[in-house]
Amino acid sequence: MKEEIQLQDISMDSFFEKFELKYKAIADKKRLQIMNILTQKGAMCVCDLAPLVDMAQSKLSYHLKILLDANIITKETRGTWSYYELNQEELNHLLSHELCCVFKPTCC
Amino acid sequence: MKEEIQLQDISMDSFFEKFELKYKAIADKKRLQIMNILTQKGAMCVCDLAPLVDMAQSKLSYHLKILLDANIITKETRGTWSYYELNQEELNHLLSHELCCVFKPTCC
DNA sequence: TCTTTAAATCAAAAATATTTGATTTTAAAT
DNA sequence: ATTTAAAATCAAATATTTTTGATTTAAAGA
Repeated sequence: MKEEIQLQDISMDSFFEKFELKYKAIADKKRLQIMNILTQKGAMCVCDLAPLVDMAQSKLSYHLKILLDANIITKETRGTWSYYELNQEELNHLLSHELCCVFKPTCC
Repeated sequence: MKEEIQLQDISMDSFFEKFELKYKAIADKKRLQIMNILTQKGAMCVCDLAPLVDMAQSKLSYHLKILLDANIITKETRGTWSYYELNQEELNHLLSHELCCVFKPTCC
């Protein structure tokens, strides 16, 4: 743990910055909904996801980018499609066990 | 778990709303710093906290209110002083174990 | 090559959140 | 009663985030 999470003074600042980014990404109703759908359906492309979350394409792309930049989802491009998927590993590091359950198909 | 965390349709919406509020509270560098100081020092009043975080009183009150509304800290007023303290219980429900460690004096 | 479809990007508008400084409220001490 | 100190609240100014609609990029198929 210690090698990842620095506890002292100067390093704390960048530590807080990093988690600000990650929690900001999660701290949104629409993005939580996107995450929940990806939990249930696995990898999805933008065009299939858009109607499910009832969002315009550009808006959805915007929110996906925020989750991607925070490493909460991953992206794999095949042809003209981009497939987005939850990054379970990252979520386990961020969320409490009981919340990870909400974003984990096999659990609870 | 099921009685707390609803997984279906309509209920999901208010579930996401609730966690938007909580994660928004945490998703801020300054508020993470406040939380970290409260971890180390225990309960503190605003006037003692202000110089440590280098914030004007009204600004600090604003951020404390956000954390309080999200139930991440608690407040106890004694005389003219208000003492704020981390709500460890709530944090355990929100953050991963390794992150709870950062906000838990006895751990790691 | 031309057309079509998916998805990213962009700039402007709209909505939210934060900061600031002043004022108010409350309780304690003189 | 007055004064002082702590903390909350308020309104206006700033800053940041999100939405919107249009445009661009890139790949695939005709």
